Amino acid sequence: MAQPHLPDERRPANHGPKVAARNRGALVAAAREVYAEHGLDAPLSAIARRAGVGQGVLYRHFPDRAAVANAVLEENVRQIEQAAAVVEGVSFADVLGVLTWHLTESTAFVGLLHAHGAVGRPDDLPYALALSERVESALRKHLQQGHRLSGGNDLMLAVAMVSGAVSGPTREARERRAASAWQLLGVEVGPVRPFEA
Amino acid sequence: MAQPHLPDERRPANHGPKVAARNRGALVAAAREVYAEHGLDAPLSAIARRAGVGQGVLYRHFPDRAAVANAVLEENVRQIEQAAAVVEGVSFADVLGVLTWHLTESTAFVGLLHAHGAVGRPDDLPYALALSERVESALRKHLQQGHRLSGGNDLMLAVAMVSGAVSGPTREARERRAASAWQLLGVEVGPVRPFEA
Amino acid sequence: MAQPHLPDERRPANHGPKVAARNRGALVAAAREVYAEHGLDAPLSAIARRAGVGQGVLYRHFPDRAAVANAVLEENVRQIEQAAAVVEGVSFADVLGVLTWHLTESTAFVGLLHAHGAVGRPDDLPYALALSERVESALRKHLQQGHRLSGGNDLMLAVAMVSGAVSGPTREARERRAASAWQLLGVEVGPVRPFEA
Amino acid sequence: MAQPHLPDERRPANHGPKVAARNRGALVAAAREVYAEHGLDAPLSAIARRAGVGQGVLYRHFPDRAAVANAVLEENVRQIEQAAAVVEGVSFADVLGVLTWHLTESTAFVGLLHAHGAVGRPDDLPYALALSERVESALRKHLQQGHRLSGGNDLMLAVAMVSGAVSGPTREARERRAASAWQLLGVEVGPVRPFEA
DNA sequence: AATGAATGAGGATTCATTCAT
DNA sequence: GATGAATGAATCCTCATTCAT
Repeated sequence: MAQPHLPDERRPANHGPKVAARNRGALVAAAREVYAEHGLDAPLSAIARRAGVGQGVLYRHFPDRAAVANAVLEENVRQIEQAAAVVEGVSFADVLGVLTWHLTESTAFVGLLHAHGAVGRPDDLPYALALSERVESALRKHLQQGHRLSGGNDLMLAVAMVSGAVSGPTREARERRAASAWQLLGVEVGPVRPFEA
Repeated sequence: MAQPHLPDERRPANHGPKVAARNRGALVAAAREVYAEHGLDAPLSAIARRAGVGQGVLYRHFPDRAAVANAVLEENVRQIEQAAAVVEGVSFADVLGVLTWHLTESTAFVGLLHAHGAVGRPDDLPYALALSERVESALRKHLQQGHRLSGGNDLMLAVAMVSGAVSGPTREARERRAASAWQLLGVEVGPVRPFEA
Repeated sequence: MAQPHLPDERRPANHGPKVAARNRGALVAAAREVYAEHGLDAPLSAIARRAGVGQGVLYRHFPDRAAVANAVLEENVRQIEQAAAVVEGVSFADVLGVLTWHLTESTAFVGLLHAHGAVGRPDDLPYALALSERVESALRKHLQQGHRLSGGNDLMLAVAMVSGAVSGPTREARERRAASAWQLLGVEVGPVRPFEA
Repeated sequence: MAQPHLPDERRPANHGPKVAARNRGALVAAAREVYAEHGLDAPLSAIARRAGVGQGVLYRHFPDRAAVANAVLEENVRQIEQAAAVVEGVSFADVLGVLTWHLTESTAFVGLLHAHGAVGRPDDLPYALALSERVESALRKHLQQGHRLSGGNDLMLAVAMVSGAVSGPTREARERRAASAWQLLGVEVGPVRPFEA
């Protein structure tokens, strides 16, 4: 059983429920950084520490380690959906650019695209698969008939292929690799950058 | 005289150097299986157990966990090199077929191709990079001038791309994905199978 | 993943497999003491510490906390069985005396007798039930026809009742309580002491 | 004016002192249920949740976990006292029936009777001891001279013994065990049921 | 007077690695 | 050369308790 804490000593301030939302955000941001530096297997305690909160807060917001990763990916996917949601003057290439940006920015995101049938840990697959489908759906909104990737499973296959090519010590290096990969596939990509409203 | 020390207590037999080599092989084979089932983070004890040896034997042959993984990959690479070493009647597509077989067979092998600049764990990179270069070198032996992948870094870029596409619950499923990926790249592949002398 | 330890510092001596049996014994003895002092919910780390071994040793010998408790109880039960196994000059009252000694000595043992259908944690019940039946079986060996407890479930019911009465700060106090309880039941008990061959 | 502070943000209503008493009752009732389901070590948060109040409310009413358990037992004891307070037509056996009902109903109550000198956690003993004495006092009101349990400590010894026998998966099973125990002691018991004014 | 977020110690458990035998 | 027990740090996770709101 957990023992009492600092029975009558100074305890770090409790800033009340108001900060709850801020904390969640800080955790997701911290997770993103920690994942980038140490991979998806990084200790959860490192994420909590980087977010400046106690371990318990992490567990309050996320029931397990998969939930943390999912929250990070969720944010990425949402940006892609938002980019695709813009009606005026947005092309398939533009959405692909946003996708590619996330591919180069977030190492964890790369793993997502393997969701179609990853080997080894089928535990959190369902959720990853759902995210993968949201990405596909967003991309298809702007995919023209007759486009090189319009057939069958070619679209997400190509995305997975590019994700496989994305590696390198810096984001810029990874962006160059991604660009080369798209080029080798003969697919045009718009500017590689995050979605900004 | 010259009797064993503890005539009445069973001591694990020491079969001398003969067995040492056999043990190493068993460890690598066990590691391959365990990696396939539980991923690269599987406990070393599981590998030793599956190989039917004590933990100490594992450490006698491999200084650390990276060395075990490397030994597994080394075997894969060697097969590709052997396939490429055959002079008579072997085409680039054939070597690619052997490479693809390893891609679909050994999940761990997929990770290798990211060695060009993997993010996260730069620890064992040097060795992985060396293996990657051996693969490239083997492939280039049969790469014709003017081939679709003959330019710049296109060869290993393509391999990385296909490796990114390789996922799925069964080897057959992974093989289909790999085939689709090569096709999308417009690259012809020979029969996907291990090298047999 | 567990991190390396004392990479090249002094490590406490590893005395080899020979001590394994000794360690197991030390753990059971330590558990007995710790249970007596802090109850069955005592931290396993306290048991390991008292036994003078690392946490890992405890887990090597016992897969979970129930296994530790079972090992302790097992020893008690065995003594009762041994007392009952003596053929010459051993009466029911004598075996009951040994049982009562364990009841007063080992708090945890008291809990065992509730195994018939304890409330709350039915997890480890099967094993506790088996032990309980071994106790009953041992007692019945010397139970005469027509004895006050020879009917139906009276035997183990009486044992459970006495176990309910056994409480007190010292073993002597508990022994007095047990004696009073047997007397109130009108059952004669032999000398309350452990079984000695 | 005099509107709630945050007209557009839902704040948990503060219904004043009226609810305070209701909350305390809800907490005790919740604790009783939770104890029955998960044992005395159940997390306090589970009790607060089941009571439909925040954790803070629990701590407003009870300084620590022992206080919660005591409040539950207190209610049991009070019912026995009330049963004993009835002058007309109530026999010792009747009061014993009420006591037995609580024994079979509330697992936690069983533990109380060990209060005479429980081993292990002498922390909250004083209070439990006081409760135990109130039970004894209530029973003695109707205990006739010459009754089988009228001597020395026999009364509470017998109660403890029966409490030791009370175990079983359902209340009915426990009631049967209790009845057998009283019978083995040769003590007559009235109807086993809660006290109803 | 109530809420429920936050804290962070403590306990459980796992493994990489060493080493006596 | 092999065995496998031992070590113990590190990580996971749970909860008692406090306190801003």
